[in-house]
Amino acid sequence: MEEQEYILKNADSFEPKDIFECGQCFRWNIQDDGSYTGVIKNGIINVKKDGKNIIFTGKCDKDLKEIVTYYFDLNRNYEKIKEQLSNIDKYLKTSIEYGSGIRILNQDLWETIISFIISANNNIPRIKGIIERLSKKYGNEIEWNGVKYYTFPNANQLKDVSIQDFRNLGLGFRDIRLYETTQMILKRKVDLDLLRENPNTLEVRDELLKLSGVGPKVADCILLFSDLKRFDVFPIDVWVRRVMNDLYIKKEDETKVSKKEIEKLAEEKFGNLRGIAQQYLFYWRREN
DNA sequence: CCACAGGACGGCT
DNA sequence: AGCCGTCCTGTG
Repeated sequence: MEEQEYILKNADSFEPKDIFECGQCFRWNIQDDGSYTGVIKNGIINVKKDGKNIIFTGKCDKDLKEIVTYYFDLNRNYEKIKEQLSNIDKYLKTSIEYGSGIRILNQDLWETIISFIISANNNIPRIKGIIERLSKKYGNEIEWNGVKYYTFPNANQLKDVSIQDFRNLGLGFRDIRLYETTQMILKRKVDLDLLRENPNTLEVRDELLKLSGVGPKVADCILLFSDLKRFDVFPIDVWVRRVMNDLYIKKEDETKVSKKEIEKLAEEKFGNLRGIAQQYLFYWRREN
């Protein structure tokens, strides 16, 4: 564990607020100076934007530059992606201008699965609170600049946690889902390493759906926001349903719009980049 | 006190 | 296959 710094110069498509507050992650918190601090695997990282430069500082057990290059997907050309998507229609163009600093993260698969099971029927402040308590109780403590941080507990660290223990953390009815999914992954009923190797998104999705607490929306979020990194998915929650109805479908009652209809439209319009398109539309609609 | 917000799941048609 | 009530907690 050592103190490190890495400066990304003249960064395109990198705005900490857009990245951390577009709903894809739960462990980043804004600091007094406007920077964000979060936990990536066993490292504590701070991200500060200084003009066109991004300053990463952190305390981690591997090379900081490698960690953030992977996590923030820095080798992907978002300028090109945004140009491609902006050409589709004026609505997408507007939403991309609004969230132009978004990057889709490569988050740890296990952490993403558990986090999005917790997200079901839940709001972001509460999700963050639950994950914080879970990490504090079962993760590893790391101190940095006088502040204590906690790594996200791995499956082994949750092995002996009971349904009641989960309930006591404030998980509500999600307690049993967390318990069952942890046991299933430990027993390799679903093998996370095999998922990463499988290029067939629909097959991986079917595997994820076997996990307790993972339905269609959560599965798509896991595929998009984890290191599975699939863009050919389209997570549909109430906000996406709202924005897709307002812009394209225009029914009087948005709750009457079927998932199938939205999925078909998204695939036709946005193609294999529909996951990224979804994120710009979602963020734009939520914040406006 | 009640209404509402947020997805998975199981029972029903 | 699609519809709908229930699950829990925080907010207004």
